[in-house]
Amino acid sequence: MVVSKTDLFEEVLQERAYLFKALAHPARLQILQFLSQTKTCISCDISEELPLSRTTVKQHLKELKNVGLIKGTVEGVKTNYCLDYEKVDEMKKILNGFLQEIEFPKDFCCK
Amino acid sequence: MVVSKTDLFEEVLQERAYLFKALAHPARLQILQFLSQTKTCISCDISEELPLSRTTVKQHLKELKNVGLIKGTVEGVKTNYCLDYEKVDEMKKILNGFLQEIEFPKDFCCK
DNA sequence: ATGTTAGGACGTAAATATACGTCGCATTGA
DNA sequence: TCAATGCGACGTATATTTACGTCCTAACAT
Repeated sequence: MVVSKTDLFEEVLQERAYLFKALAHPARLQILQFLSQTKTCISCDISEELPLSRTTVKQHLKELKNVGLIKGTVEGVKTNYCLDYEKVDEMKKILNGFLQEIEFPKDFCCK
Repeated sequence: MVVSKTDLFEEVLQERAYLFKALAHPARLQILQFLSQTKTCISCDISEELPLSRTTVKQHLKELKNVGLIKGTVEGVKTNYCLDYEKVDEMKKILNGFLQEIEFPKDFCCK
């Protein structure tokens, strides 16, 4: 890449791209789905749900934590993961913002 | 990566991840935004709008074309790009599907 | 006290993405 | 006819992501 040029773009675009990147792997989507379905905190036996090794799953968890979509609270020997309500809400706003901007009229040109 | 494991996941997750991946770069988001704003077909002078070289922009255009979000129609010496209405609509459905699934109740556990 | 278990930190190999330059072909205008 | 212009195809260097293994430490149970 020689040098990343991502910071030459508008803030909004960067923010969205960053979010999309976090969502750009089925493992991470499944983790989010799982946490949302169980509606409880879950320790890292999530790895048993995914067709990936423990280490790899942990890496994906870390990435989700970095963007803030999930948080992990240490409870003795285990770490419980759950969705971060605030951030998930923010994500929805960002996605909806994107969806609205891409809106275009029915009588769109291109043939 | 040794070998990609993405196809070991549910189809829906794969489809979503694939879409998110396409949206995971500010350049591609700006292209979509631009095409949506101008509401016309645009030849490849899009590159003048972005802080990237012609070649790189073309690569991003190609990726967007691969997922089907835009289409390019050759018109003599130029290629006109525009949003693919159908696919954009499909994208919205996919994104909304994701947003709905990640829904969770106000009385969510985690402290 | 000691084994077990969960998770963090670190390292590594391979795949993929990003960014760019160059070359060649086809169409258009002079 | 011929130069110029636009774009596709190809190649390449570096960055990042993906996937995994190993080692170490802390807490819990026996």
